[in-house]
Amino acid sequence: MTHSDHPDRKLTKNQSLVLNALARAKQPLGAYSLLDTLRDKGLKAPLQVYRTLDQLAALGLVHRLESLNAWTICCQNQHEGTPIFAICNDCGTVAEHLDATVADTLTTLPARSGFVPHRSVIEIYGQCNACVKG
Amino acid sequence: MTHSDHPDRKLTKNQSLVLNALARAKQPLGAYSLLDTLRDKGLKAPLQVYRTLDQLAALGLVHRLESLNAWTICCQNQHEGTPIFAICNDCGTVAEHLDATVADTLTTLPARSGFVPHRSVIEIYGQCNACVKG
DNA sequence: TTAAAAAATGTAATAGTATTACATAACGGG
DNA sequence: CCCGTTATGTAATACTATTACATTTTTTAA
Repeated sequence: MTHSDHPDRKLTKNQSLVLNALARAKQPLGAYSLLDTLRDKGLKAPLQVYRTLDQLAALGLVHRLESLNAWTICCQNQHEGTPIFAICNDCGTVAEHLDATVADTLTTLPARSGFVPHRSVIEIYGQCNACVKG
Repeated sequence: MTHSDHPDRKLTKNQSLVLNALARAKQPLGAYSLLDTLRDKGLKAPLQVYRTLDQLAALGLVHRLESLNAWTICCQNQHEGTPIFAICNDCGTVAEHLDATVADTLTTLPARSGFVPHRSVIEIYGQCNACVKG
């Protein structure tokens, strides 16, 4: 089931607009980029976009890429665990990977000092397969 | 050998100012926060701070915390490998961890798709030991 | 040594990102 | 239906970062 198959059943108008814009995008989009894209659909102010993105993130439908100040659609609706993002320096595409053990292993290091993890940001920059070959 | 023992031998005035400000700070500082702190030492414009931070980062003396838009002093001068930052939600302190294997394991996931990693951002939020007990 | 080239720094202006404050509208339980 | 709550709209502002260009310093080589 892809996002476009899922007709955003219970989403508000703003949520559908933003989610679909992200679904169409080949790369993560910033809030102001989304705003520009959606101005002719009725969005007028940054806060409309920021609120909507926060709502979609809470629903597990989008992720924020912290090191890019940008947002991307989730690879699947709702999932457990910390996503690992691979971001291509050349073409800007983002691949989302899920692997509970790998993500958990990370937290063992600070855990030795008594640190209790709640949320992890894992963003890897490099070259995607297509661009390596290209 | 700590940073303050090391009298910033070959550093410029701006570099010493910024590095020392970060060394004194208990938490990461933003560029504008550094600017405010250092105005009476002669710094006047954001770019002076941003350039200096970039230089110090290139020297391996400071790190940027991508998800915080802030900077912290490196736990040691120059080191190999990807640092893993543990950031306390309560007190804001940051602990830097180094472990080549753990950081490398991360990249195996995207590597399966042919992704070639260059740089990783790993930032873990949670509660530090002191705040858990507190 | 000194003049031209290159690198670093200073300053101002502007671009890009995110939040606060408050008004208005929609919703839901008594 | 009324009131409290929650969501949404709009404007203003705060925070973060870069571009553009002038000036100074350093380096290099004649």
